Order: sequence, then structure tokens, then C-alpha cells
Amino acid sequence: MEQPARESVYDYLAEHGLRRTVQREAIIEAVLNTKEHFHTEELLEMSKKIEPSVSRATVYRTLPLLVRSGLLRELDLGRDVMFYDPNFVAHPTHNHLICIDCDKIIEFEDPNMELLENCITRRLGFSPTNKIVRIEGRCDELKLRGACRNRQEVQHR
Amino acid sequence: MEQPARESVYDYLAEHGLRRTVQREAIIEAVLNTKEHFHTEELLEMSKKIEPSVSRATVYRTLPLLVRSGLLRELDLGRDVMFYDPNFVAHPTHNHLICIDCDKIIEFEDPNMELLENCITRRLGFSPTNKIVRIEGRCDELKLRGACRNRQEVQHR
DNA sequence: ATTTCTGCAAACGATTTGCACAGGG
DNA sequence: CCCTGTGCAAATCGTTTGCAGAAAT
Repeated sequence: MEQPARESVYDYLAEHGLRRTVQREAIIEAVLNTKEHFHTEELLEMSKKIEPSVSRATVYRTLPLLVRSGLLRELDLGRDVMFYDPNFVAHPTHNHLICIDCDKIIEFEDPNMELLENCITRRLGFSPTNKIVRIEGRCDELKLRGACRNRQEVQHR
Repeated sequence: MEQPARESVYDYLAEHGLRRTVQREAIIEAVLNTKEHFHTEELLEMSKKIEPSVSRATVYRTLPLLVRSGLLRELDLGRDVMFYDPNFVAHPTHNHLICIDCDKIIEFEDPNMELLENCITRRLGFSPTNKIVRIEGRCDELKLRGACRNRQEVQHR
């Protein structure tokens, strides 16, 4: 049933007449190596460690391919850069909580939320294709300590 | 109980030692004149009709003030420009459905969704301050006719 | 041989900002 | 008078793109 992500990306490339280049391979491996959200600059870094010839332009040009193949999902966190989430392969309907202090991201899935959204959209004559549920707030640590420990390192702007 | 929006913005300016200029007045009136979402360029146009001296820079500098005063809310529609929504004054918890074809925006409120979100965030030790629920999909018209009539005029990119 | 891919650097476009002047208090 | 607010134009910064050479098929 469940097809390994690596194979299905390369299948996607093959089916669409897209070439298998060392740069694309490096980018794909970099993506497969992480279970965390990342943005373009981070992916560029990771890819360059595998294959130094990878350029920023190629990363920007490859990301939409990987999104279309299903390996990644664009993740609009309302920051100034776009994020990408590799966890939709395993959890197709998850949503995100984002701490306003440390930018910590908590992923959650809730069947009731799915259900409710479907009811609402049906009521309004709307067929959902993409749902962005992003809840910003204060994480546990921020509430308990008044500050988040890893405020600096996680902060993105 | 319910304070007219105009007064409360000017109160906000006064309380914060912010000056009442013709440009700010024009921008505020322009906002009060619309019940629709808009982006900066549209607000600039509307404001210039009231007071031609209003510049783009002043609109960009005034918008955060109006957001802080509560008159407007930033509305991240995942497009390349930021939108602003004047309807949160009347409906503080509403969410948005966006048609992927014609960019039509349907606003909705649902107490169950609020309730559910509160349960989820409580379960995860999270105190929400800001919720973005944006559901993209096919609107009624798109489903019935296979295309949206006002596709062109509403499209933003 | 053909056509897609690539890196580079320039272009793009929304937003921000430095500056000197205008005008509120 | 002082100091905030303004318009203008330049700067910023993530992302896109034109181009000529490189590599895949």
C-alpha cells in the first residue's frame, strides 16, 4: 500500500519527463533526511552538504516540483519566507500551533476539526481543497516561565 | 456599549499621543467607507480620492496603527500582498473560505469551531491569541458552471 | 543531437526606510 | 518652537527569470 517517499518522487519525475540530475537528487535526499519544517535557505544548506554545486535558483525551481509530487507541502506560517513541511506524507490533515514568542511549532491532528470543517463548507456550498489552520498563541513554557528557553535559536526574524 | 468605530480610532490616536493629520483622517475615512477586504494599493486609491496628498508610504505607515487600534485586522490570504479586513469589529471570530478560481471570499462564523479550537489548544497546553482558519476550495458557482463569472475582476494575481 | 537543467547575476515587486521639509501641539 | 508626520526616492529582501553553457536522454 504505502509507497516509500523516495520512490514515489522519482516516479513522479519519470512520469513527467523530468530529468534526474545530481542537483535534484541532492535536494530530494536533503528533504528525505529531515522531519522538520524548513525554508529555502535551510534546504539550500542541507543540499549543498550533499552536492556543493546546488544553487539557490535550482532549489527555488525544484521546490514546486516536490510539492506537486506530494513529497512536501507549502506551509504559510505568516513569516517573510515560505516554509515547507515534509510531514504531510505521514499526516495529511495535520494543523499547526505556533508560539508567538519562540516560534515553536506544534503539529496536531483532530478528526473533529476535519469533520466540523466539512460541515461548514458543505453548509456554504464550498468544496475544500486546501485548509490552513494556523493558531498562534502562548506555548506551555511561555506561560509557566514567562519566557521560552530557545527563543533565540528558533526565531526566524 | 458599542462604540462607533470612528470615535474609537480617534480615541486611540489621542491616547497614544498620535497626531491627527489630514492624511490619517483621509485613510481612516476610506477604511470606514468600505465593508470589503482590501490591500494597500486599493486603500491608497480610496484615500487619494478623499485627500490627494496621501502617499503610499503614509498608507503603509498608518495601517499598523489602525490594526493596533482594532479598526482593521491583517488578513493573510496567502497571496503576494497583505489584505486588511474591516469586518472584525462586527464579527471578531469569523473565518474565511476562498475560492481557488475566482478568489471570492466567504466569511463565516461558527461557535463550534471556536469551541473545538479552544479544546485542542487547551489539550496541548497552548493559549491562542490569533487564529487563522483559511479554507481554499471550489465555490458553488465553480462547481455548478465549471467556471466563475467574475474570475477576471476579482483575481489578484 | 536535442532538449531540459543549471548557475550566475540581474530583475522583480511588495514593503521599509533615510532624509529634509511640512505642519500639528 | 519642538517634535512628529510626511512625500519622495532609494534600499531591502525573498523570490523569479533571461541567458549561455552543461548535462541528461
